[in-house]
Amino acid sequence: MNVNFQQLRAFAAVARYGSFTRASQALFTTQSALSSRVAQLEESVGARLFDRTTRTVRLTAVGRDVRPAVERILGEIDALVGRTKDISAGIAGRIVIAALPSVSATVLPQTISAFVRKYPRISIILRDELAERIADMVRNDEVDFAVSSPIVGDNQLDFVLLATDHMAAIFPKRHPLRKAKRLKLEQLVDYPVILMDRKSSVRRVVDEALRVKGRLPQPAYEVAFMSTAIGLVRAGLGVTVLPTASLEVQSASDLARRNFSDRVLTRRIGILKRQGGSLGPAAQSFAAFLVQSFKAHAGWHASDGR
Amino acid sequence: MNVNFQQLRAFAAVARYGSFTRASQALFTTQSALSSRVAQLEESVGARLFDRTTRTVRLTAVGRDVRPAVERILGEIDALVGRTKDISAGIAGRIVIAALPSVSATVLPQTISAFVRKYPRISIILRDELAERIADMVRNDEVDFAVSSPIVGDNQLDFVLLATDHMAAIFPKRHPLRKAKRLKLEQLVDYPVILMDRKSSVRRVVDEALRVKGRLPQPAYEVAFMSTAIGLVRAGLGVTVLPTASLEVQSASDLARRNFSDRVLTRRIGILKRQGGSLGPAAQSFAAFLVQSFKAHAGWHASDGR
DNA sequence: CGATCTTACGGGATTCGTAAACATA
DNA sequence: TATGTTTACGAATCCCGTAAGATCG
Repeated sequence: MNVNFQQLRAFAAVARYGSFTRASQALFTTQSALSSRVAQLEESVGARLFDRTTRTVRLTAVGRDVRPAVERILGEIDALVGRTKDISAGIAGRIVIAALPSVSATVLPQTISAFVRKYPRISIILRDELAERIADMVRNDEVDFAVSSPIVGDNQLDFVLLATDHMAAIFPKRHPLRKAKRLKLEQLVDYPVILMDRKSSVRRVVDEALRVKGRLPQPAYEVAFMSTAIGLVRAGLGVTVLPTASLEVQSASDLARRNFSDRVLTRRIGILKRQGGSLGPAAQSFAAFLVQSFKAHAGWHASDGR
Repeated sequence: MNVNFQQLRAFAAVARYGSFTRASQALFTTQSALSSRVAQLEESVGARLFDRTTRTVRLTAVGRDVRPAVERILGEIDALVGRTKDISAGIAGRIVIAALPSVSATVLPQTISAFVRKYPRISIILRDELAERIADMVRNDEVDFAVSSPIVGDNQLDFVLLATDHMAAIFPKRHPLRKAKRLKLEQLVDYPVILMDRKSSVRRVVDEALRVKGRLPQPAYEVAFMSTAIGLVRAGLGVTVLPTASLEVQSASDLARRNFSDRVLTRRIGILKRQGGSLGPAAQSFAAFLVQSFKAHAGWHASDGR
């Protein structure tokens, strides 16, 4: 036979009250029910748990040994259903999200900080990765959702736009390009170009724009971190294309920056999740926070939903 | 509604196999049974635990959050019944015993050491106390049993004789008493007498003997530890009466010792337990060990059973 | 003899399993 | 269309509660 909760509760109550009758009152049941529940439990574990006469009920040695474990299990069950209800209510839980480095460094820290202040029993794990890996993580359910760019042509994934981020050419202040007010991408081909890693969202946007234009120059350098690209520019080794909202660009005041006239050269940032995979309550709350954060955050061009 | 184990097992199995059908095979039940068990559990906790289409079953965020707790509870249940069976079989458990200081210092250490070598999963807690407090502990079920002297006239307690221990007079080697081969208790009255605390078993034996003789001298000193009594004797402050099996007496080779001719002056040592309180399997094994130990131990006059 | 646990037994609720309905890749 | 989940429903089971029986103080 199979031990069940009622049996454990019966055992715990009888042990606590030292009497079947009193325990049955506390449990709002009859004492005969308790009698058989305890008997069943004793049968299951193959040992007598109480020494009982008509007048007195006391734990056997085995019963005494087992009691702490039983009490702990009952406590954990209560904690479990309590916690589950809290999770459903969105006041407890654990969220795992992935985000692009540029987002992880700008909006997210403040969002997380405000969020955990409001929901101290929700823990958040942030994984900053490049766009390609992020897509994998979302597909494999390694994260609840991601903050990233949309993956074109992948209808396994849902995307909700939160903000757009314009690309800009970054070059030394004395560079010939400084004369233009606004640039076209083609104008860069005459100079050595520093581009981001092919796995990055920035590179995807640039490659897409180049494909449209039909011109596909080899980059002079290909780097993983924006700070590296900026370092190379500073050293006079070329021109790079980076999103203006990134912390790296914002803080590179010693370099010149020109926006592009092309509309293609904007990176779309939003919530990326598996299609059909419903967000948990905690994740939903966090997503709502994110929307507000993008609106409040200078440097990002917020977009409301759609 | 009340959550039960079947539901938790169903949840865990479906989560592990990612399929109701495969889980039902593993659990030797039908998949419709699992379906309703999971549905009930979801009802109980008020949250959907799986996102399921006909083709795929995967945990929701809530389900993912609760899974570890559920797995842990199931593990603990298994551990509980496993452990309980071990306890019934006498290969695991916890024994609490009380013993007189003289026993705690002589036979018990070796007994315990041999016992835990044979039963490493049984833990033993030894409490050394004086006879009076020991009786209380046994009565109040604070210990599984005790190794002590019998309490006369208390039929709440069961006593099984293990050994007898003869009392001896202890005095400096140059003391007048050295001339006698064997003593009678009366011979001590002429000297200052050092007796043990009234709560001790030694004192009870002496008092009982004195009561029979009808002579009740005031002790010159009354001490709690045998080593103190021996110290006082060494200092020439009087004569004392101690059990010969005690470590203190054995090692006091600089003092003289004379046995008494009175049979009353023997202390009976044995297992003391609540009447009706059955010993657990572990405690029974230990008691069996004790019997052997007393036989093997030099200094104690073993007795087999009753 | 009274308080309290156990046992017996009938009725009610729960749960199971078969089979049909339903949904998705 | 095929696989896999849900739903429906009759049947078996389990469990509770009443009441009688047993036992200890």
